[in-house]
Amino acid sequence: MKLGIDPAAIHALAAWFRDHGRPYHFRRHPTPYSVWILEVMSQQTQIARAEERHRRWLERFPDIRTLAAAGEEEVLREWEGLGYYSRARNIHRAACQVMDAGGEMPTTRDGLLSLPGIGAYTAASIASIVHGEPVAAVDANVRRVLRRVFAAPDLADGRIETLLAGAFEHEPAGVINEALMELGEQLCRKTRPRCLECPLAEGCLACRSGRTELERQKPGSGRTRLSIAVACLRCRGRYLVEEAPQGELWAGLWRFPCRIIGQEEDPEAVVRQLGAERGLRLGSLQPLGGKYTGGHTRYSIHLLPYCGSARRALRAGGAGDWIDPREDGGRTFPTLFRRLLEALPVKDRKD
DNA sequence: GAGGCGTGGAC
DNA sequence: TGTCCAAGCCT
Repeated sequence: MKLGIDPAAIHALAAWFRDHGRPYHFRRHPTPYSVWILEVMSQQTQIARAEERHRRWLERFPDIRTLAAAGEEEVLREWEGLGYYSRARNIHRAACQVMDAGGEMPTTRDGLLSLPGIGAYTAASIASIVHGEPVAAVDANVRRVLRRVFAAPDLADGRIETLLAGAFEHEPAGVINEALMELGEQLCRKTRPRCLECPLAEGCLACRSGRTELERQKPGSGRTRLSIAVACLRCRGRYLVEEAPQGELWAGLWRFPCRIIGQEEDPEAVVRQLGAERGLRLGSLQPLGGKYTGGHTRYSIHLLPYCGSARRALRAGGAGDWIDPREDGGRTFPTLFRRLLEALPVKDRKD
């Protein structure tokens, strides 16, 4: 029970972080803007992946002004592949909000909390790392580490914040916050923690009792299997794409006409139906080669794409656009559909 | 407060 | 060719 109080453990943690912290490029020149983007990118996303994209993002949108001046479409497109797209929409909204308020980001945790997409963790992280505010950034790593140290599987975030407040008198909050996160990633992992190398092992109740498996997993977190028939319909070398409506998977992103189908349904027939509903006459359809499977938040998805030529039998009334697969017009596609788009035949044949 | 939101890495 | 889950947030 000394972590929040024992200065020696705090110093050991900080020392471990100085020696073993990874040399991520984002740690080189932390600015309010770059830390903000990094923290949002890393929400529910492994840090190594966020780091790659963070670099690219800063080249595209080097500051808040540039970001706010861009359209949401551009911002979403830069985010493509990272998932949880509301994060990108919120980043853009927040940038506009900051510019409207004079162009300076809030510097305190409470101020940061007023921005969309910035919650308890992200606000504390930015405030502590950039501005030295002594507040705890409690993420899944910090939670796991502290719960183990105190052998308290139900230790609440509020309690964790209080415990860490004591630590911030001995080492900077930004250092402790990052150190705990990295400790959780490198040593205090969910399975097979490496206690022998851990700077907190001496005072860790879980380690001392040999009971490190404190995690309780939620039941019923399995994914539902979903098969989706996809219509890749070509007309004069262009393919029909549509924006997914609210309430459907990938809402607000672009995709081919598609429909979730049951086990016994014939995907080809569904594709014909999709075409007919849009006033299209279809030629022969061919299944597109390759496997298009992937995950969604709560689904395991299998795309069944059919490719074919189409003619507009009626006047086009659909909400979709016909696009050249090589020029998507800056539209954002879910990863699975992006892969489809890239696999499409581009040759300009009769249709 | 539970459920929804994407994707790829680690076993 | 499966399961679990990341530097969470919003409604």
